[in-house]
Amino acid sequence: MDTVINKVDAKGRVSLPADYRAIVKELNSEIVCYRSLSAPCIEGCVEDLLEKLAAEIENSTDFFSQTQDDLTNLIFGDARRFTFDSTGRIVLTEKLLQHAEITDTAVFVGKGRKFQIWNPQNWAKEEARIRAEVMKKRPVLNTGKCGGTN
Amino acid sequence: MDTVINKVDAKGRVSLPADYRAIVKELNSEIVCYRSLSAPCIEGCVEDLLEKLAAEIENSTDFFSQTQDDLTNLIFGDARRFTFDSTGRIVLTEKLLQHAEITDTAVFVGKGRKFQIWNPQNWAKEEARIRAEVMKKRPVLNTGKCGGTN
DNA sequence: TAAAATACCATGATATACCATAATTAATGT
DNA sequence: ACATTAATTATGGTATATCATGGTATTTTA
Repeated sequence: MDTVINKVDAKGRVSLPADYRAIVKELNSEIVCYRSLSAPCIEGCVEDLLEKLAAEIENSTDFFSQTQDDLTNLIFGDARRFTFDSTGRIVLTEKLLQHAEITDTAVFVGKGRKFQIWNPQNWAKEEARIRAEVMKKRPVLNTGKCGGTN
Repeated sequence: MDTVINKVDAKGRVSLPADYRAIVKELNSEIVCYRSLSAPCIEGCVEDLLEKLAAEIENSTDFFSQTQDDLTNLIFGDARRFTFDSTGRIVLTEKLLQHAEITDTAVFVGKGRKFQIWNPQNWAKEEARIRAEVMKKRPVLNTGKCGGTN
């Protein structure tokens, strides 16, 4: 999954990248989106992944624990299923768009089993930050034979 | 899933969100509501879940404890079935509305297998509280696959 | 029989599904 | 390797269906 940039129209409609659609179709599941907890972006995944997470929460905490209550509220309260129409678009809600500061353009970033949707400028900054972070943590690579320029 | 905000009229009528109705219809079951034990809100679920809930209470608290009896009594004493009319509305009782401090607007908050109905302002505060709380406890979450920092 | 609760009807708003065109990517042949 | 064609994908616009909500009629019950 690479990063693709798509337009968002006045109604919040965006084309879900074809690659993503293919996966969703194959699993014949549905997309779920929610506000990321860690960044100003929308996060999405396939529905069953969310259910697994819920199951994990239920198993890892006491049924009546405050934490479990909080987590289920946060996750299921925020998340929503998004079905795409015959042309492959979903309509993002105002809440999600605001959280990600998206107006007319959005960047889809693959993240393994999930993906994120960013405001292009914010993503550019974030990507730069990540690059810097990686370089700092792995100075070894710069001298080695493997990841170099050649 | 999701949070939707609906109006409550003078008679206590509220539209049960369409998604919820779809589920109830599919399971051809009915909605049960009761005063939440942990927060100033109304809690609801599909009828058969309430029985499972009772079982979970028995498992998660000491079998001989008074607490368990109290919990089951509280919930079952309070719970009531709510059928929705042809337009998809239920009428909430005065008791429930007062407990949740709801007058003319209500927020439905998805909670996985259950849902909650809140006074909008109270929910806003609660959501803020939860987000803050979760951020504090973040390390625990990072082991999961969906919703972590990454 | 009066009051309350419930079921039904009608309308406006909103969101969804569909169609048509533009742009991009992939494929083909020269 | 390039140009041309074909196929897929993205986007703008419009029609349709669904949903929420105010109001009214009918049933229940006290």
